Amino acid sequence: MALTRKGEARREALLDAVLRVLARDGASGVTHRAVAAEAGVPLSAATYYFSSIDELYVSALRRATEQQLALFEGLRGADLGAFAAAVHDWAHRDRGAAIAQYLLMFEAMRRDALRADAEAWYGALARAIDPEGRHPQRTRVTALAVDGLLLRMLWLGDPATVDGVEAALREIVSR
Amino acid sequence: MALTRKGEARREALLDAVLRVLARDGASGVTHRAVAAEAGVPLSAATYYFSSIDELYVSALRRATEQQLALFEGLRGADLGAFAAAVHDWAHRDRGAAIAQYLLMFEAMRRDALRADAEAWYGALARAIDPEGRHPQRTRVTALAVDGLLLRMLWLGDPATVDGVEAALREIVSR
DNA sequence: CCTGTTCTGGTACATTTGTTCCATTCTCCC
DNA sequence: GGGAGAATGGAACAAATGTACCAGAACAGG
Repeated sequence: MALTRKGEARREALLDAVLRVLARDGASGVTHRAVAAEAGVPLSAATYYFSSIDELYVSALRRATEQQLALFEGLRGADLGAFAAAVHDWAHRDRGAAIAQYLLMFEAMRRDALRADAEAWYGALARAIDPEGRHPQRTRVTALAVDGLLLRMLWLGDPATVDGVEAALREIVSR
Repeated sequence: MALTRKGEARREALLDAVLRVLARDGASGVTHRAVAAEAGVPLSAATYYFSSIDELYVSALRRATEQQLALFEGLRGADLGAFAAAVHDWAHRDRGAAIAQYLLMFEAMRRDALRADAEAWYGALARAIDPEGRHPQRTRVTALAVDGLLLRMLWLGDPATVDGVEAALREIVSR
């Protein structure tokens, strides 16, 4: 049952492929065949490494969320410029991961197993904004606004530049 | 091609059924058969009134968003309590419509035809908060936070009570 | 080098799904 | 009330999809 080095790489390639398919074709486009083709592996590889399509899908969502969580941890106490750059890249460069992260939230509505991941994300966002937890009330509101901003960037592509993101963040925190 | 009175009712019943299926089984659960069964009509009715599954799905998303938009228009200038009650009902009672509204945003990422609907929604939210457009900057941030709050309610079910929602809204606007 | 395990890639099959078809019934309007 | 168009519901079919299977190749550990 243990995975070979090469096997592990293939597994990761499949998970990455899910994110690309997700960004290109949406959730309904995530099929065994589409993901396998995107990853450049035969169909049976997708069923070999993941017992079901659901496990493949959820594993990819989880992975994207964990990566996002790590990024937030790295932003604890960062200045606004660094925060803006990270947020910009996330919504525009790692679009697939960003979409996956929000789709995980949607799944969490109906799956208890994903609730913990969803809450962890909210917690990490709050900690990135206020590492010491000194202003819980103010942080709550700021986190909500940042969340709204992330969505707006994903859906409308606006703001599109790092400077635009920084300006929007400044507006949020300056009040 | 004109619709009978009864035919129109059946069409609406199908669109309503889509929202219920959406809330129960997620987007992937929206199939001709599932929706027809939920609406209590034969399978062929779903294909008779909608030329494709995609048209059925998108029509339902659009309808939910339009209803939401109308609700926002009715809230222009309303006090915080009324706003809180409306928001609460939307996220907890009309859950299906709320989910549909956000899924429309997701679809808008890849479909230009839905962009206008997504932007109209943002506009309506802003107008509900600041009918006269007197404080554009302040309104932008408030709208982002309210959007974040709506999502949080959908995903985590928190805040769950009207009072809780009102408190959260008060926190948002009081700064 | 040998042996048991992991991996490969191709095939096959049952199910689900979207869509079409059609004979019959119902509705609306003149 | 009669006729044209709309609606009904059941059946059928092709395509897509999830999953199981398997004979052979690659690999890891002793």
